[in-house]
Amino acid sequence: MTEATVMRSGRRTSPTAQQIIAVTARLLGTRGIEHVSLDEIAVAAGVRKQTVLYWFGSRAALVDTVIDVTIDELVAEVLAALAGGPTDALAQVDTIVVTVFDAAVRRPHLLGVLRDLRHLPSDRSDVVTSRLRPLVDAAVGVLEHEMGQGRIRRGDPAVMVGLLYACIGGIAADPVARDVTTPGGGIAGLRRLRREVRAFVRAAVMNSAVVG
Amino acid sequence: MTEATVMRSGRRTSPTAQQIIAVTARLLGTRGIEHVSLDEIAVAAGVRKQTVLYWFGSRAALVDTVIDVTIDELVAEVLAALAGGPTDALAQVDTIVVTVFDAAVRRPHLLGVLRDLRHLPSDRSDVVTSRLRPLVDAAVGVLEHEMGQGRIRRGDPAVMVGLLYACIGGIAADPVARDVTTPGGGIAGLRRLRREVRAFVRAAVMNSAVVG
DNA sequence: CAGGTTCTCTACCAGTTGGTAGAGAACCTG
DNA sequence: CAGGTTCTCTACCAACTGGTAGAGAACCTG
Repeated sequence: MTEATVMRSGRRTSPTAQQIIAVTARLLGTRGIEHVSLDEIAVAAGVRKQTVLYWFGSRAALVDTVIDVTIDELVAEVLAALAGGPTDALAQVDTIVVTVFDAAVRRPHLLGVLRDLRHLPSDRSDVVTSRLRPLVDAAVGVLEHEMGQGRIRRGDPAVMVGLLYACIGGIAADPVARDVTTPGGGIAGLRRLRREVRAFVRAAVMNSAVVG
Repeated sequence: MTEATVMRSGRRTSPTAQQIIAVTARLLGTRGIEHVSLDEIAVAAGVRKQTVLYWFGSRAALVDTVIDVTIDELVAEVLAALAGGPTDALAQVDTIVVTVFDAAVRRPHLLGVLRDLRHLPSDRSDVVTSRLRPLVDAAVGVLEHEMGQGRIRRGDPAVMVGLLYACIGGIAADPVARDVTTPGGGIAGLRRLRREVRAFVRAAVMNSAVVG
C-alpha cells in the first residue's frame, strides 16, 4: 500500500479519488447529476475514464459517494456554525440562514446536489434523510425548546425546518426565484437579498402579535 | 385544412398536438425534463415518434412549448384565484399560498417543470421570467400597496414574492423538504402541512411586534 | 529483486438517443 | 376526382453513453 488509505465509511480512497470526488461534486451540483458523463468527469479531474472506474467501479457508485460526501460537508458546516455561535434561539436560526445562504452562493454545488435528488434513478431518499438527520434533529431541538419558552411561534418544528430549508435554498439556488428577485445580481444585490431573507425568516418563526 | 387551427402564439396545433403537449407536460414535470425520451413521449401519447416530430420539429421545440404552456397555465390559475377572492392583502397572500400549494400537490408537474429549469440546455430564463411577469407584478402590487397601509411588513416586495414561491414550491415539490417534514404523508399530513405553511407565510409577511 | 498498487493506453462493445428519408394510407374539403 | 392534411410504417443513421478487456508502465515497500 502506498498512498491509499481507508475512510471511516470503509471505502478505499487516495488523493486521486478525493480529487475525483471534489471535481465530480462541483460538476454534478452545477450542471445536474444526470447531465455529466464519465468522460467529462475524467477530463475535468485530469484523469482517464478507466481511473474513475478503477476507484469507484461504476458511475452510479461515484454519484452515491459524491452525494454522501456533499451532504456530510453541508451538515458539518452548519453544525459547526451552530456550535460556535450564540445559544439564543433567534440568533441560532439566523446562524443557520446565513451559513446555508453563504454556502449556496459561494459553493452552489452543495445545495445543487441536494436539489437534484428528485430525479435520482435509484431511490436514495432514505439515505439522504438519515444523513441530514443530525442537522434536522438539532434544529428541531432548538425550535422546540424555544417554543416552550415562548420566544418562537408555536407550530410543527419539523415543518418549520423544512420551510426554512425551502426558503433559503430556494431563493439562493433556484434560478426562477433568483431572477424574479434579483434581476441585477452582483455582490450588493446578494447582500440585500441576504438581509431580506434574514428578516423574512425571523418574522416567520418569531412569536409576535399584529400591529395596527 | 381539417382539424388544425392556429394558436394565439402563432403555432399550428390540433387535438393530437394538444394531447402530446399535455402528456409531455405530465412526463417532464414528474420525471424530469431531460429524463424522458421522444419514444416514451410518443408511446404515452398513443402516437408514433414521427408524429411528434411532425408537429414540433424537434424534441427541444416540444420542450419549449411545454414549458410555455405549463407556466401560462399556472399563472392563469393563480390570477383567476386572486381575482375571485377577497381583496384584503393577507387574504390574498393566503389565496396565493393555497392555490400554488394545491397545484403542487394535485398536479405536481406544474411546479415540477418550473423547478427543473435550472438544468435546461438552452437558456430560456428570460422567456420564463417574462411569462411569469404578470403574476409577479400582481403580487408585488398587492404587497406594495399594503406596505403603504402598514398591514404588511416593509421590505423588498419582489424578494418577498420570490421567498413565497420558494417556500410553497419547495415544501410541496421538493422530496428532501417533504421527507423531512412529513415522513408519514397521506391526506391528513398534507392538510396539516398546508396549515403550517399558511401560518408560516402569514407570520413572515405580516407587520408585527415581538411578544414577551 | 519480487510483488502489489496505481494509473494509462488502445481498442472495443451493446444500448440508447434524437433525427432523417421516403413511401403509403386514411381522411376531409373544395 | 384532385389535392392537401394528418399520421403510420420500415428502415436507417451518427453520436454518445457506461462499461469491459488486457497489456503495460511507473512507483513504492518489504
